[in-house]
Amino acid sequence: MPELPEITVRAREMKKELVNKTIANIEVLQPKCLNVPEEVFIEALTGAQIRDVTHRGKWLFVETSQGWLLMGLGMGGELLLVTRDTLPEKYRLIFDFADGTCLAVNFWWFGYAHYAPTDELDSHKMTAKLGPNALDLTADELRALLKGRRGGIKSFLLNQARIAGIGNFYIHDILFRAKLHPLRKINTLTDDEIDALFRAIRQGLQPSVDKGGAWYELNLYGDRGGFLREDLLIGYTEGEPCPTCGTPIEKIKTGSTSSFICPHCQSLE
DNA sequence: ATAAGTGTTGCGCA
DNA sequence: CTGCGCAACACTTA
Repeated sequence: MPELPEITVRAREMKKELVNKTIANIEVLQPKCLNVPEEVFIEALTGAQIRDVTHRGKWLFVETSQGWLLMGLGMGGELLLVTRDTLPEKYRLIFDFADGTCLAVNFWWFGYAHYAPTDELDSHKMTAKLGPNALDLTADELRALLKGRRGGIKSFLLNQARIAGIGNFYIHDILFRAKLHPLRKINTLTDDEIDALFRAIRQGLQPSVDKGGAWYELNLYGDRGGFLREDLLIGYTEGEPCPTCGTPIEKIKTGSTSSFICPHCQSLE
């Protein structure tokens, strides 16, 4: 599930470790995660030198001397910097580097490893339509994005084309901090509530970036993140008292995803 | 042991 | 534009 904090940290680690490495060999065990035929993918990136690693939302952008490697990890993906002697049990894709290290990529449910030529990044539809990173957004930009929208606030925040990086894990605490019910209609939000939402997005994501991502995800070195269950305010704490008012936290269905809310602090009116 | 639930995304449909 | 249900099919938990 990696969401923005995990991907931010992963991009940072990859930039530190992988820049200047040369891809000597590529092994694809799950061709269906590619956007081009396996032979094309291997041909395109073999011999490439890694120049930079950045991210937008939940997507990693690996810039190489021979084009872009774009990765979306889906739910629960892992990227591990290992050697052929320390490979994890399961992986879908391996990039062997000229120095003997390798990057093992594993997807739990659904992930993508896509290729785009250097000057054709815009042609990659899945990343071209991503909105601004949730943590790069300004309060004015958020106000502008919300203007004229009619839907529920939760589906807006989860829509990567509007704001990139928020998923169905950190969103529970973000909405709680903003005191907004997930199904609250955007056109009923007051200016104060939008300001509160802006602050809540930062407060909900930044601590996890600082702590290296969520505890259930492994970083590039195989270690768990330092953002722990107790760092969550109400997410995944069904039945426990709300830290503000003591009302038991409820788990409710909101469309096709679940939400954790304090029914008192986040009333729909 | 079987089954439901899950952090994602794009798509077609109403 | 919006929400909804589905499909991709791994792994944990009840």
